[in-house]
Formats: sequence, structure tokens, C-alpha cells
Amino acid sequence: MTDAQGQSPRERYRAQVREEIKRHAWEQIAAAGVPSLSLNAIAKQVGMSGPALYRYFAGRDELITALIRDAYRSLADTVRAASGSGADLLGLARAISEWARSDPQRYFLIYGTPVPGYHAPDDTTAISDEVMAVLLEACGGPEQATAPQRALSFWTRLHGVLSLELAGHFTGMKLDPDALITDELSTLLQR
Amino acid sequence: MTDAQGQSPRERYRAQVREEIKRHAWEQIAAAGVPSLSLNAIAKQVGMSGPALYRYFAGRDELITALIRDAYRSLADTVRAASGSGADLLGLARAISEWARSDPQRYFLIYGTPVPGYHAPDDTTAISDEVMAVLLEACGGPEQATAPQRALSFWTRLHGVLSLELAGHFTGMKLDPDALITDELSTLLQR
DNA sequence: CGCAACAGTTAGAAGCTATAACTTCGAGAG
DNA sequence: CTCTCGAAGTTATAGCTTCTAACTGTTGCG
Repeated sequence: MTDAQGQSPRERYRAQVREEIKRHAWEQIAAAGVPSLSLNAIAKQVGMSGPALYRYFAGRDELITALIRDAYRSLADTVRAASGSGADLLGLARAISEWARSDPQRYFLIYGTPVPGYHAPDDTTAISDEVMAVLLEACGGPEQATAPQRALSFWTRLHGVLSLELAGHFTGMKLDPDALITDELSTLLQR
Repeated sequence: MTDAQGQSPRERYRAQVREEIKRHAWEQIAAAGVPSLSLNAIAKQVGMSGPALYRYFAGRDELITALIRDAYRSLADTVRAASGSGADLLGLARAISEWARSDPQRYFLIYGTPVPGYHAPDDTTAISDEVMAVLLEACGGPEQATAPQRALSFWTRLHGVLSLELAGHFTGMKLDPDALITDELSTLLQR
């Protein structure tokens, strides 16, 4: 998942424990959302007691920030992989949808309710730009003047459907989310 | 804000205190989001100490549920008022946008990150249906066969732009959100 | 008027984040 | 190979949080 170059045994072990902590954190978030993520519970799960966890993350906020970073990274990799295998805009939409549906809380960690005070680190916004670059490329590349508008529209429309679906606002409406997405993007797809 | 019919003095006082509690709760939410909403802090602000607040709300969850209900009610009133003064779809979009921007956290309390376990009470979903009914009406009324699709598209596209804007995902892109909304809805407006 | 219901109090349990002080262990320098 | 220093873990504790229990005072209705 992370870089595993030449490291001292200590650094190696440290990276492993950090990954294990994040793994359990994701499980908790998927189960009950970010608010109920408990450092104490995680520590117990990895077999250490309480404050030991602070050797690996400075606090709750830093752990969550690391998770946000990983989420962005995962999304960027997914989008890049889809683009790499020759997917068009609809293919990208399907890839993103699948990624979001596989772990809704991970999607909402990026695109959900913002915390008023919080400001994402620069590197995460850089990864976000990476995603936008792929979208721009899929919209006809830089030579097409309307590409930015189309990419932006793609982004907002996909997010509109996806976030409402994942939040459960369509339950009881008996409609096919995938069909809704292709429908919403249909005007973008005919270039 | 709430019904103030013939009530006993006790009920009257009780309703006043409940409203004051909710007022302070909204202030806290607007300032730092739902996660940092503290019953203790609210109790101190209204001048009572701690557990007294449980006379008015069974717990944190019930208070938040009451806030969600009020948020839905406020949105429905806003939409209904706009519709009542002869606003078209674009007018409705502007009214909703203004409502959302006036208190982003209130918007996200309805349309933001869902809590995995939580299920909204039936009456809140009823208010949500009320909003959808107004949207349906504005989309040409029940006689128009495409009205449901158009209303759904209106909803998802507006939410797509609005939620990303309010979450700050457009910062540094120097684009006009209002123009973006009218642009996204342009295909819906020509009927 | 009397009394029951209600509003408020303090005390305390259980949980959380986070810090401080301490012990134990292991890896690299000499 | 040994010594030593730093990293990793521990317990104790402070200060929050939600929420329950038990108790006191007040108020308004029959």
C-alpha cells in the first residue's frame, strides 16, 4: 500500500503498525462513520493499550487526515487505471461509482460534509487535481476549448447522483442509479 | 417557529426552553459542525447545568433529530414560498441556493454525510416529499409525463453543484457558482 | 389548600482524547 | 561483544463528553 524501500527494521515495523491502525480505522468508519471512530477501540484491536497509539499518529485529527490522503490516493489510482485501460467518460463514471459504492464512507470522507475549521493539506488537493487532470483528458484533452466546462459538469452531475444515492435519499423511489447516471451524463457523452 | 396555540403555562415555558436550546445548538453547529456539538456547552449557555437539558431532549441523538426536522421544515417553507410567489425552476434553484448558503451546515445536516446506523423518522421524509411535490409542480405538473425525470434531474444537478461549492471543492478555481448552477440547469429550463 | 408533577440540582459511572512519567527492549556505534 | 541511547510500550491522570440516579425545590391544577 505504501512505499517499502530500503528501511531500517524499526521503520519497517513502524510502517506496518501504521497500516494496521489505519486498517482498523477504516473498518470502524465503514461500520459507524467517522464520528464514532475511537482511538481507544483501535488500540485495543491492534493489541496495544491506549496512549501507545500516539507514537504512530499525533492524534485523532492526524489519523483522519492520513485516511483522507489514502482515500484521495485510492480514488486517483482508480480513475487513472480506468483511463489507462482506455475507458471513455462513461467508463470513468462507472469506475468512480463502483469505487464509491464499495465504501460509501470513504467517498463521503472526501466529498461529504466539511468540517468548518478543517483545511485539507496541500498534497491532498494535489491528488485531487490529479483526478481532475484525468477527467480533463477524457473530455477531449487540452486542445478542446470546452473540456474544462465538460469536465466540471461531469464531476458535479456524477457527484449529485452518487452522493444522494449513497446517502439513501433515493430509497423507496425504485429507480436504477446506474441508469440515472448514464442519463445525466448523456449530454456530456455525445461529443 | 413552532405552534403556539392554547397551552398551559408549563407547556409554553417548555416550548420556549426547547427553542432556546435548539438556537444555541444551531450556533454551535454553524461554528464547528455537528461532531463538536456539546450538550454540556449548550446547557451552560442557556444557564442550566448539564443533566437538566435531558428534561427537554432525551439525548444528543434526539436533539439532532429535532434539528434535522426543523431544517427540513425550513427548506420546505422556503421552497413553498418561492413557488407561491410564482418562481420558475431557476427561481426555485436560487431560493434553495440562498437557503443553503445562509447556513451550509444546516444544508449538510440534510444532504451531507449519512450516519450508517441512523434512519430518519417518517415525518421528516414526509417533509422531503413535500419539497419534491413542489419541484414536480414546477416541472410542468402531473400532466407532463417527463416531469418526474426533470424534477429528479433538477434535484441531483443542483445538489451536485451546491454541495461541492459549500464543501469548498471549488476554491481556487475562480468560477461563479451561480453561473454554474444556471448553466447546469439550462437544459432543464427550456421546456 | 394540598399534593402531584415538573424543573432543576449534585453525584457518579463509563467513555473519550491527550499528556506525563516511567520501564523495557533492541539496534547500531565503538 | 558490549554499551548506550532512543524507540515502543506501559500505567496514571487530567479534563472532556454523554447519560443515569437520587434528591430538592417550585408551581400550577383539582
